[in-house]
Amino acid sequence: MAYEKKIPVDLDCPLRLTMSLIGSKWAACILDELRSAESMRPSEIHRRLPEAAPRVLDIQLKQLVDDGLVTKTIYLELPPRSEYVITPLGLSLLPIIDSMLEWGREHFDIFLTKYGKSQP
Amino acid sequence: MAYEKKIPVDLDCPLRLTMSLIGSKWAACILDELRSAESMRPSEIHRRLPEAAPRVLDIQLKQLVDDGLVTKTIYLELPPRSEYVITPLGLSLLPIIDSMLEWGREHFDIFLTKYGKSQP
DNA sequence: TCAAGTACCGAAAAATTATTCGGTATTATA
DNA sequence: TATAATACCGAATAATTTTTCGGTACTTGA
Repeated sequence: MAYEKKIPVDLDCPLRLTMSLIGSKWAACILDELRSAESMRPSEIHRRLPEAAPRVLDIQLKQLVDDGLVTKTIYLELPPRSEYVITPLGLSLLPIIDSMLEWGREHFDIFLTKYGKSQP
Repeated sequence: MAYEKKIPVDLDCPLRLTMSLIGSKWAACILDELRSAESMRPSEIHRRLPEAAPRVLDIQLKQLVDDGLVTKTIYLELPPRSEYVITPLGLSLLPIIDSMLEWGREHFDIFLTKYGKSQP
């Protein structure tokens, strides 16, 4: 019960409703990755997003499934296998994610000079 | 120092860069409100977003100014007066905010049945 | 004089999110 | 017989965000 959304989605404002679905640190990134294949196994998602703690990806994936943006299929095999696929509802968010990607790429330099660290 | 961004913006990924600017609870809402007038006084912003704690709006506004999405003009008058105006950079985010608004309105009903409380 | 409005700010608490760590269980490979 | 890979999960901790509370300071209107 520790990792369930306290306020599942914000129904008071359409903007915050959308935000509460894709506004977490990795949700939009996961959706962005999922589109690059028919389906994706969790280990692959972990590989593609190495900066995220594996645990948080598990939690976010569960959230995405709960919200209906992604489906999960568990194959009763050994070794275990499961696959995630983006749903039509999740697909309908991709234009938003695309525009955020584009905006970020376009304005990257502003924030690099503004906030970029001098010595890495 | 308590209310400064620890990780100011996320420069590793364009998606999370954009997110770190408009992904907080009220930032996108403030930008959305600011466009409905030439300029806006803080008291008006507070009136328009009564669900937000006044303090958090102050903090978010400061953040938006720091990030260059909004300008603040202080008039040395009594009683004090200041005004916020959205910058061209902030304006360039409005298409994203619009698409999130539209998505939220369009899919509101799904989440109302899914997560809406039975008795208010 | 008292109350309300204007625009802030700091400190602390509460709430939420993210991360780390360790653990389960099975198979395949060295 | 180890070791790694697969896919998870719980608990505790850390980090961050949001909220609450109280305070400053001045003016206007009742």
